[in-house]
Amino acid sequence: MDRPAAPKRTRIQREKRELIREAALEVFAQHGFRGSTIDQIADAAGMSKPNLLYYFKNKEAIFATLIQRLLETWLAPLRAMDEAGDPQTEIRSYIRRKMEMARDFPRESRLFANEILQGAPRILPTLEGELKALVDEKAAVIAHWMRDGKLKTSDPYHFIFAIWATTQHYADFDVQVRAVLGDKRGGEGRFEDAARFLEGLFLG
Amino acid sequence: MDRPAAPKRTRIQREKRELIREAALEVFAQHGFRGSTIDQIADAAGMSKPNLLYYFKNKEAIFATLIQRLLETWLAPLRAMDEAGDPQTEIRSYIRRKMEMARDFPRESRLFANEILQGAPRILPTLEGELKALVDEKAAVIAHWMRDGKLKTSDPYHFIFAIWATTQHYADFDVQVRAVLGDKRGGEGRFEDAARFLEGLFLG
DNA sequence: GCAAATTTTGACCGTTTGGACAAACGTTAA
DNA sequence: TTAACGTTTGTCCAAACGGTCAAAATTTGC
Repeated sequence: MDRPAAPKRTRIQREKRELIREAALEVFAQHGFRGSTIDQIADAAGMSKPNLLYYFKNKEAIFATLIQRLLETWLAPLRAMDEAGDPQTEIRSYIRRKMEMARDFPRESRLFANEILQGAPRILPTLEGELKALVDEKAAVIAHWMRDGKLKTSDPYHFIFAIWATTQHYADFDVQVRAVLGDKRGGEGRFEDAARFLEGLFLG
Repeated sequence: MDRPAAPKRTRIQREKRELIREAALEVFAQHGFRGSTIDQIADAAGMSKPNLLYYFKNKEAIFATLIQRLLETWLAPLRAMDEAGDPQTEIRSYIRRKMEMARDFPRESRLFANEILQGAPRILPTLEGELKALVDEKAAVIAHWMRDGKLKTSDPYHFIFAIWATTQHYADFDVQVRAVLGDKRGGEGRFEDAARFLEGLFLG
């Protein structure tokens, strides 16, 4: 598992690369990979295109670092689910954490959704490897909890999928959610409302 | 509400326009609007680019007819939910229908997801108008059922969102679902498994 | 303060893209 | 048969795109 040694970077390189990642996240999340241009990202980062290309060798490279970082963040909540903990509490925490991510990192969620929608060309191996392994492990934990009667019995895989789908919906389909809820119910409280609803749905 | 009079079309025009729509659906669903090229669509439809542009005045126009048709199909299952029917049966049928759509029309689902992800630039008015009105109406029906004790009490809006999110997940995130389930559980039966799970989740 | 290293810029290039157009081809109906 | 109409094609264009490069400007280490 020897990955290429991380190149030494100057302070400016670290700062500018981070600045570019931030800008690229904004742009990629809205337009997808092919729909985004280097110029757009450079603009959003407040620098010229050649300058940006001094820090990343091409468009792919920018996208790659985003996706890589994304996957870590994304799987963290599921990793945190603890077999030794109280099942109800663990599930509730998991839902809460995912919901907070939908609220606080909607761009990351949309970037991920975009990638999957297009067939996950860049992360399919990770999905089949790391993600599958993690889900297999946690599905076993959930199945165990269900056998012990601590959780209502159902299919643990689809149980996990349902939590993913419902929580991420509030990030990915936010426009639609707000359009349907209108001004009153669609305000800032919508994430809290949703979290409460989902706890009832999955634990009630 | 006078929309522009539908132009008279020859038989060939009707056939070719349909052929183009079919090809465009395939391409747009995979790459999104900006990520798709007219050449790709023309190729997929087996004709030259100028020929395609004889039938649709530009890329936007192709996309527009797809989106328009999509919305009809999309809302049909929810419209079909009948206040006079048995609540459990109505909800079950709704989930089944949505699940069948995820299985049989995944391209339509992905096209829709793409559009929403990008902020729904072309259909926001429809979401705020027609869709909101329909959901308001059906949410009231569901709330009524809940008050009558025919359905477990919860927030009817988030209840509908949850059904949307979970069913469409199996179309939009199909790659991920298959990657995680693997060959055995991820075969053709996955839609049936999911449907059963969701019935339990929403009605059990 | 200065030389070396790093950062930024403007000008440029080949390719792809959306779209225009006129000419050619095919079909139909008087 | 032929004129009118519908369809298809090859060619072309301007803009946008991803990316290069050498030179200028700036920062850094001594």
